[in-house]
Amino acid sequence: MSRMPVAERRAALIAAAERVIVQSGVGEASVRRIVAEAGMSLASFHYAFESREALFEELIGGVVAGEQEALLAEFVVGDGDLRATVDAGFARYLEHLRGKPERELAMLELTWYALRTPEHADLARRQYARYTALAAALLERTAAGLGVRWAEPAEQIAKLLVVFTDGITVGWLVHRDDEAAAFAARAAADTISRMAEPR
Amino acid sequence: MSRMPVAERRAALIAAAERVIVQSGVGEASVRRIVAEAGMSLASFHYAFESREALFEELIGGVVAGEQEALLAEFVVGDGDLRATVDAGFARYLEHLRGKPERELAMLELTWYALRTPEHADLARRQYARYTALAAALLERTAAGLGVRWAEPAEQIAKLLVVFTDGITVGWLVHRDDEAAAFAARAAADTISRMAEPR
DNA sequence: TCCGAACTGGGACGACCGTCCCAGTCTCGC
DNA sequence: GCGAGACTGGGACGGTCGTCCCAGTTCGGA
Repeated sequence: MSRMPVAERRAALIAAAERVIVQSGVGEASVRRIVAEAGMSLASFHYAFESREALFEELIGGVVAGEQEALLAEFVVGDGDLRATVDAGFARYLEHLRGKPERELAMLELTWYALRTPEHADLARRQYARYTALAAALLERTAAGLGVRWAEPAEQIAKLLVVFTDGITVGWLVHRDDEAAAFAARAAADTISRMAEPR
Repeated sequence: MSRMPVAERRAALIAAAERVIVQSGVGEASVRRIVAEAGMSLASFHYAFESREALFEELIGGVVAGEQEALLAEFVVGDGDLRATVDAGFARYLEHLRGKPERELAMLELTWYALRTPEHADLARRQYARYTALAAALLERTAAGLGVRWAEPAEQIAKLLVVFTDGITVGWLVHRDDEAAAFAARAAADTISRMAEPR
């Protein structure tokens, strides 16, 4: 492996680790497996990171940010009514999920991993705080675009949105049943859109 | 360790494995750790089970059955209206979750473990089919007790119930926010109870 | 009572793990 | 051009892993 500044190497290792986790799971993401994926030597790893844990810590934070960006770019406020807009949002997420199921599988796996490690438990919390913030931003944008306002605190509805999304994700990952997922998504959209009132 | 017929030993090992997984996660459930928990010697394990995988296969099926029974026993059809009954059902589940959070985390972890192992993927599906059947039974019983009927196929609503429950579980496990979980539970109960019509 | 089968504990195997060390190589500023 | 420091590759450490073997012990049926 040619020379490479530390920052770049760290990024490359994190990306490699992410690929390994998405493909084969957290349990398979050993240091050796990660450096093999990155095409580096074993020693390079501990030159860039103090420990395996240190990489995981950065990984969890960073990976969510990427996820966030990808999802945020896809969503647009439609021109129909609120119900149809939220419905379309869920449909778009389902499409994303169907396209990269291993990725969402890995995201949840990382959550379990973080929850199991006491010193990383707040990493999971931060991970979800990001999701919630993303959801809140989407809700705000949607409400503003359609001239309505939320009857409940936006943060609470945002958390609800995340909860619904998680449930739908878990369900689909297990059953791979598009129809059931769409049904759940419609029900969730119905519930959420009912929480707005005209401004 | 004294003598013990194979069947009994298998059961003891599965129980020990379950305790280890609940306490420390699937990743920590090595053969050595399990036999230590069971108070046996290492060789006894491979006398009772062909491999570690073989134990996990039995474990996943059995553990869900226990979970099922525990939850089923708790639920009762109240004498209020449907909305209140479903709400109370969720509240009861939340109580159960608050009481044994590691257990529900372990359930999700086991599902993910099964999903990651191609030859066990249908174990996860069967696990969730049981959940769905349990949910369907609860819904039927509730509807019968309150003199209403479901406007959608019971199976579909049952799946929705599982989806909501999963989402709420994940959310609470991450945030440990009782209020947010209760809010989500109320929203879910609202959605589901809206799917019934008088008979 | 004794014999064969069921069952036990201890130890060993090769493989993989995370981490570390160190001699060498390259690159940059002077 | 050269020295110092950034960076590399290979190999080694102690530890845990799943699995297996085997010499013993214990028990039920003859």
